Amino acid sequence: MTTQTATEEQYTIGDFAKKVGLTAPTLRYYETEGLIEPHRLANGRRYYEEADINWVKFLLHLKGTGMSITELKQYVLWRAAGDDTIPERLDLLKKVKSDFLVQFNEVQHHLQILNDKINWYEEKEAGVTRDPESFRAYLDRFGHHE
Amino acid sequence: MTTQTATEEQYTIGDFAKKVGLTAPTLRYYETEGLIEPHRLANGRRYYEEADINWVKFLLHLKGTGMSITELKQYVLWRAAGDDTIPERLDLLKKVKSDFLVQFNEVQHHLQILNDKINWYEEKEAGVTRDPESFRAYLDRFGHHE
DNA sequence: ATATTACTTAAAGTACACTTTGAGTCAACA
DNA sequence: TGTTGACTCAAAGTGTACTTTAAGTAATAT
Repeated sequence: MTTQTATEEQYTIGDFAKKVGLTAPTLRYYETEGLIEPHRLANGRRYYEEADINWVKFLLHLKGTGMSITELKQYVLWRAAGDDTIPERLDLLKKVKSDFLVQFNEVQHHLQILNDKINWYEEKEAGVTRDPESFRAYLDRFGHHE
Repeated sequence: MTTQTATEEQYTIGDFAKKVGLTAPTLRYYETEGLIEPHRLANGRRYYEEADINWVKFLLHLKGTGMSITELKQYVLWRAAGDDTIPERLDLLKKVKSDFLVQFNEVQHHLQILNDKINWYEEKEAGVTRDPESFRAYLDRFGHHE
């Protein structure tokens, strides 16, 4: 008795690329890096299944939190090695999260400065070239030196 | 009558680099890109002043919101051209902010997935190797397909 | 006085993550 | 049946943002 879902659809690399928002070359590149392992047709061509979509999307989420290709590769290797490596994987993800949160805070500060500057320009624009302030004077006023 | 603040300190490129958290080569690189313009001593060596610290830090804030060196260069060029270019600068900063906010939302979603995964591993670890789930089965359960 | 360290330049090298090229094979349609 | 488009591979190329090297000059410390 074989368990099989109704949608056992197969995608060519081109169709799959569109599905996950990557290009075919990028998928091949990820494959050489060991992140994906598509199936092959008798003629040697790759095909991808529904489950591969979730896997790639998950990879892209991890990538989006700042994991490098190298880290993703390590993660995949650990996963392939079985449940014994769960602590390692967990440590890696926690480290990624920790680094992410640091970055996240920094980036929020950067946004605040950007917003300040936008507001400053808007105020200045409203003031229509009255009181043309020198850059040095601006710096003195602006001076949020951390 | 010359206006002068008490702290008209001068920094060598090395000291200045430490002050702003960059390396001397990076400062020279930024200079070739037109982002900074230090003063020179009689012997040809660069020196930087207090105000340059604020300027570089501001640049780094903008950079931290996603602005490329090229965009920063454009910004600097517009600034040098005077108040007539304020609208252009404002547009650029608003575009940077808009792009930033899109990225910010995406990245928050990535974090959520990362958190889910960490929780999943922690639960699994608590369950001590009981019910060793296959990867496919995991994917089926995990399947937060956007 | 000499050794170390910091500076100067231009140019080449590096890391990351792809992207493009080239040469060839395979599949689908008029 | 031809020709268009998608696929195969390996290898070279690209863009961004630095980083390193090399060859030389200058300042500081012992």
